[in-house]
Amino acid sequence: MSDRKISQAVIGRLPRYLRYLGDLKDEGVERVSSHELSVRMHVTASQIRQDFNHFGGFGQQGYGYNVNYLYDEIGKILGLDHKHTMVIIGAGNLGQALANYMNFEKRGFLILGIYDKDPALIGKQVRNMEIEDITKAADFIRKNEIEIAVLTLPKAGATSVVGDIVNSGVKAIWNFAHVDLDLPDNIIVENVHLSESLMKLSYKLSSGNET
Amino acid sequence: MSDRKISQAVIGRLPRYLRYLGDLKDEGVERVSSHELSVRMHVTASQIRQDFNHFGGFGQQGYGYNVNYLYDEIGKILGLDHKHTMVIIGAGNLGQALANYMNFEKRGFLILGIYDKDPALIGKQVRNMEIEDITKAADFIRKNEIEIAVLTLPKAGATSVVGDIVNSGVKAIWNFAHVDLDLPDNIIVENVHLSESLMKLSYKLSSGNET
DNA sequence: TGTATGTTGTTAAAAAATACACAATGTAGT
DNA sequence: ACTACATTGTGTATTTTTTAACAACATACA
Repeated sequence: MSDRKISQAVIGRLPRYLRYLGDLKDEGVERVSSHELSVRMHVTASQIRQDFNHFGGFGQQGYGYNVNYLYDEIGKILGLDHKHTMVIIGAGNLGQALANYMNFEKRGFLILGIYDKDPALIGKQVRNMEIEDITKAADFIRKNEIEIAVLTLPKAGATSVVGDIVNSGVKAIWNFAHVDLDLPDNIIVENVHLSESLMKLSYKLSSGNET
Repeated sequence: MSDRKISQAVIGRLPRYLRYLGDLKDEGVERVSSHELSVRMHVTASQIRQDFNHFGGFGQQGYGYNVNYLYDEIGKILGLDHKHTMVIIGAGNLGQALANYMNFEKRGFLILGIYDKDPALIGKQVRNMEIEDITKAADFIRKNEIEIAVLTLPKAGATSVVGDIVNSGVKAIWNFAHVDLDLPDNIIVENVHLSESLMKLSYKLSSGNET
C-alpha cells in the first residue's frame, strides 16, 4: 500500500523482476511464489514481497502470484503499457547503435529522429531514418511532443546542446555523455556512464587479486 | 583505514569522484576541501570524507586534499594505474560502437580483438581490427591472457558462448546481454543492462505525471 | 465440512548506509 | 612563538534498507 515515495533501490529492481517474469511466461508457468522466484533470482523472498507491496501487493495467500497478471502490473508501473517517443542527439557510433537496436521498439520506445552536427554524417541513412542537422532537433521535438532525448554526444557537445533541447519541452533525457547535466527539476535524467561501469569492473579485478 | 570489504555503494561513487577531480586538475586547481567538492558534486562533505577514509584518508587537516595526489590515488584504487586487455564478443552495432570508442584506450583499456559468428561480419574492418570468427576467441584469450571479455550479443548467443570464454581463463566479463550470467565465483561480472536503464527512465516519466 | 498446508501482507528486528558533530591537528598570518 | 582559523578523521546518531518472523487467510484434500 501507500503511495509514499518509492526508493530508487526498489525501482531499480523492477526491470529485473519483469525480465524473470517474462522468462516464466515463455516457459508457460502460470503461478509463482515469492520463494520460487527468490531461488531463481538469488534474492530473498522477503525482499520480493516487500518490493511488490510498495505498489499494493499483487499476490494471493496460499496461492502466490499469477505470472501474467504480475508481469502486466509491473509493466504498468514501469510505464510500459503505453508508447514513448524518443530522438537521438548525436549520431556517432553509439547513437547509431542505439538507433539500430530493435528491442527498444518492442517495448514501446519509438525512435523518431536522429541528429548530429557533423556534415559528414547528415543525410546518412540509419535504419529507417536519415540523420539530420542537429539545429533541427529542438523544433522537431516541439512539434511532435517528443518525450525523451537520448544524448550520445561527447562531453563538450552535450553541455552546449542540452539547453536548446530542454527548452523544446522534452520531458526526459537519457544521458550517455560523461557529464552530470545540471537541469531544471522537472526534467528527468537517467545516466548511463559506460566508463564508470568499466572502472567498477577494473576495481574488482584489481582488488580481487590482493586477496 | 581498515581493509574490510568496501561496499558497492562506495565503489560506485569512486569513478564520479575521479571525474570531478579530473575537472579540477584541468582547471589548474591544486587543493580542494571536502566541503568545496561536496558543493560541486551535490553530495554531503561527510560522505566524501567517509568514502575516502575507507582507503586510509588522503587529506591533511587544515589543508584539505591535494587534487593531483587524490586523483592518482583513486585511479590506483580503481586499477587505472596499469593496462587492461579486452576482447569484444559480438560485433553487432553495440560491439562495433564500443570498439570504436577511443576513450577506453586513454584509460588503459586495450581492445585487442573483436569476434562474431555472422559470416557477413567476419573479415570486416573495425577501427584497427578485423572481425574474426567467434570460434577463434577462446584460443586468442588463452594465448594472450586477455583479462576482460565484453559480451555484446543477443540473449541466446550470450549463454551459449559464455562457457567457452570462461574456460579460456578470462578474469572478468563486461556483460551487455540481457541475461544474468551464472558463472563461477572467481569470474567477475559487471552488467550493463541498457533496457533496464530505459525502464527506470520510463518509470520516472510515468510516476511523475501523477503528482 | 474440517483440517493441514502454503503463501501472502505486514510488523518487528537487524544491518547497512548516511549524516552529524567535534576533538585533534595542521595552516597561515602576525 | 603564538593565535585564529580551517579542515580532516572518526566516534556517534539517524535514517534507510534489508531480513526475519508470523498472523491472517486462501487452497486443497480428506
